[in-house]
Amino acid sequence: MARSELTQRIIDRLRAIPKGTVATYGGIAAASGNPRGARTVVWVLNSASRAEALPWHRVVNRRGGISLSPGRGYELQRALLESEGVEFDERGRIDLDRFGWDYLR
DNA sequence: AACCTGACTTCGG
DNA sequence: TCCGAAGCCAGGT
Repeated sequence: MARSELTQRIIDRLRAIPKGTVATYGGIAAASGNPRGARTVVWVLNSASRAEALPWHRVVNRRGGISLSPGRGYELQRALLESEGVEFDERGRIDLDRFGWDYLR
């Protein structure tokens, strides 16, 4: 299966997210060339996170929250992030100013 | 080619 | 800040 240019770039960006930091779906998409490709990032995570050994747990939504619902990955993702030092507030959200990786700089 | 699926995002109320 | 509607994207059917 030939991967689109956007898909390949997204994979490269995902691999570059440093341990202990998080990136947003839209941020990864923007840094990969298409600011509106957030949903493509989701697609990539669902179709190649295992085969490409991607750090899928380091991707959160724009509000710094985990998008996976409880019972379908939320607990695991949160545990993995906390084990890397990422902190969650009482509302279950991450302060992107502290842990968000600014891959654009 | 039309239609559907997602771990999304922005906008308006 | 919360909610729904609408927009967007690649790949699969």
